[in-house]
Amino acid sequence: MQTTNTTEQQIIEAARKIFMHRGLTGARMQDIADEAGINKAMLHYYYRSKDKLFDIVLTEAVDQMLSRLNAVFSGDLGLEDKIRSAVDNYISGISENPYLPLFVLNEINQNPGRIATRFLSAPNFPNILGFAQQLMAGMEKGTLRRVDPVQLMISIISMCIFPFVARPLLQAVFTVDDPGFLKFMEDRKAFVTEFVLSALRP
Amino acid sequence: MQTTNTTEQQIIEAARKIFMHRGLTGARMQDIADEAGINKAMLHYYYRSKDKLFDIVLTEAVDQMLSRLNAVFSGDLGLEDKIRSAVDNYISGISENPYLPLFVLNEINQNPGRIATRFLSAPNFPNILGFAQQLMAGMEKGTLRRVDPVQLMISIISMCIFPFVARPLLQAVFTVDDPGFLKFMEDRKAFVTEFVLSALRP
DNA sequence: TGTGTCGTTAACCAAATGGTTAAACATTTT
DNA sequence: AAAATGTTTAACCATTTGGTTAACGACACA
Repeated sequence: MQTTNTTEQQIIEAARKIFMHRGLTGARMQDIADEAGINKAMLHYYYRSKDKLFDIVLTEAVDQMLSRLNAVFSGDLGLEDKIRSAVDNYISGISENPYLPLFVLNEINQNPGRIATRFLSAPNFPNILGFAQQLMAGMEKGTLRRVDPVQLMISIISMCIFPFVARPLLQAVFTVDDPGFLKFMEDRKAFVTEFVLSALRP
Repeated sequence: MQTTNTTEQQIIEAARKIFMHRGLTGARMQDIADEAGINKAMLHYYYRSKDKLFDIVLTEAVDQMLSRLNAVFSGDLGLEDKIRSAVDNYISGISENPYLPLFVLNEINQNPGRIATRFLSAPNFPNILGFAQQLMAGMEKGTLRRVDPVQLMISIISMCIFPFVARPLLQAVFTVDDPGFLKFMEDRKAFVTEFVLSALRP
């Protein structure tokens, strides 16, 4: 995400932008070169092939996605604060990069094999258990309704990410314009938090 | 969705399959012809261009998506039963066609303008208001916690659809295999229903 | 100053791809 | 049965696209 202007990085930035918007098959090497303001041959000089370049962008994006996901469920806060800050951070984070989720989801579905490799790099899914145990504890004590922790986690993630992924469809169905959508997502932070906490009350 | 074997329909079926899996830019006319077991020229004979053929498939898919969405919130049931059957039907429906949501979401994001046209056909989003009013009534009476109806509706949709869209990622993160995922979605029907109803208790 | 390395470009290439055509084949019409 | 109409195919075409190449220029360093 740095903005140094060495050619190498200009290329990655351009590739990120083009691939994110158009996907692997939709992106043209020439578009990336144009976006970076350089000759097409440079792309191959630095990154051999379209696939190699794409791999870099996708890996980076998956990591970003996973680390965000990870951030949601880690930390030392109590459950309530943790959920509150998780939802808040997640929605804010994606707002800054709204194409990221659909890009990752789509490309991974297109080639699920690719994800296997990605998991070897970076310490990805550690704190999930922590959150689960925190939940279990509350449920034992009786302060929380009994729910499947995985179902809950996926529900929280769903409620945060899905609206971004379905944005044009939702805006059309509920006749919302762009500013309206942003406000909607801002309001959504509080809604999801209260919704989840309320659903967890025994 | 019929299985008549006129060439015209064989083509549509093949196109549906290929476009759904690979998207507009990823799909090759030759692949569609092969899938249909006919000569490539037939595609153009019946449907002029790739774009025209794609439009048909996408329109059909969007309609399917919207009518499903619509079915969720219509009907004469009481709120609790409505939510229960909605979640149930939605998850079952998508299970039969798991690629549909990501396909629609992705292609609409790729070309949001396209959706405008789609909305002219078919009576799409009528009963949304009905559900909203049903909610408002309950909130007035005090039998339901006060929530924004749109936020709620989108949350229900999110929880039903998102897991399918993010399937490979979720299976990797939570280390779930294919049968495990199907069981997960089956269990999810009850989870989401109870989760929502629980969240709505005042 | 000359030589070698690295970065950059224009021109080029082969394969892939959407689309066309002309002729063969089948079916219906008269 | 022959003419007309509709369906199907192999061969072809123009363009696009990922990738290569050969030459040029800049900078270091001997």
